[in-house]
Amino acid sequence: MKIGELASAAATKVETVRYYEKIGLLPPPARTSANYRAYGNDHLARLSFIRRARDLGFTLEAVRELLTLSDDKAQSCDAVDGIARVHLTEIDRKIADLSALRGELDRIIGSCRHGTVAECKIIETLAPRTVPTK
Amino acid sequence: MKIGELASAAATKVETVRYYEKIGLLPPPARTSANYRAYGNDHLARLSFIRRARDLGFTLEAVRELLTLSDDKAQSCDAVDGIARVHLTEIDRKIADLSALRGELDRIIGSCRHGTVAECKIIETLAPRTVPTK
DNA sequence: GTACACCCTGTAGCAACTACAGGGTCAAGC
DNA sequence: GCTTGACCCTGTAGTTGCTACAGGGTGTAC
Repeated sequence: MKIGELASAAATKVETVRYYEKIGLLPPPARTSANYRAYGNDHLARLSFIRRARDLGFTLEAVRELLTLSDDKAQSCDAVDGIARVHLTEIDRKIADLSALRGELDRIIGSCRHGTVAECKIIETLAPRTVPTK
Repeated sequence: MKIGELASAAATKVETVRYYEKIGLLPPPARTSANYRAYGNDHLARLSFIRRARDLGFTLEAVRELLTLSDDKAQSCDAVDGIARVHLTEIDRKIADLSALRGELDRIIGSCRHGTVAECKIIETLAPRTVPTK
């Protein structure tokens, strides 16, 4: 499999595949006589794994850990569970932050009276106490 | 006001202030004889505006627009309202995405039987169909 | 034989900072 | 009067996760 085929099979871009190889997430494949990368099904599996984990929002560092863990089949999967749980609490925090933000932004927008900028409540809210200088 | 005072007054870091100046968000202040930046209250107001908008998740580009708009006091504030509304829908989309993700991750974690990695449902879910190669 | 799609390496760019390195300045304390 | 330490300066490189060139080589179809 050439890099373009691998990339499209895993719904990634060619550059991304090369990038994963560069940072050591994907092992360097064999090369053809023309120096083209030649991939096998194991590469496709690993790349798919990476993409799926990335889609779930895991960082590349977390993916690296998951890959290392998944290579040791005899080990307990509690470490895997741990990484996933940490990630879940991070997502929860992000959702909470965004929801708070959303509430505030909604309130600000609701206060807009569509007058001039001078009396704009949005601008006012952003600059709580403008000192008359300048 | 020296840069350190300005920064702490606006709850930013010194480097961030210099960065904002470099990208043209904050006007270059006067300098002392020792070449130290000397800020006034107008700078503090502007920096506070930037920080508050950033805290609300506006991009620096959006902040730049808001600042330009806020400088023209006679103009209608509909443009300001528009920027805020676009930002609100972006936040809504992010919240929706994260919630979907959260649900899936929660489901995956729930399937963990705490056995070995070989039978780990989390790893399995990440690598849907591993072809036996390698 | 030539057009075109694909491959190669290496580097620079994106957002929004952050963190140095390698200096200069200034006030206080001994 | 001199040293210590906190602050300031510029400029550059690092962070994350890619993406987009530039400037080449290869392979195949017409």
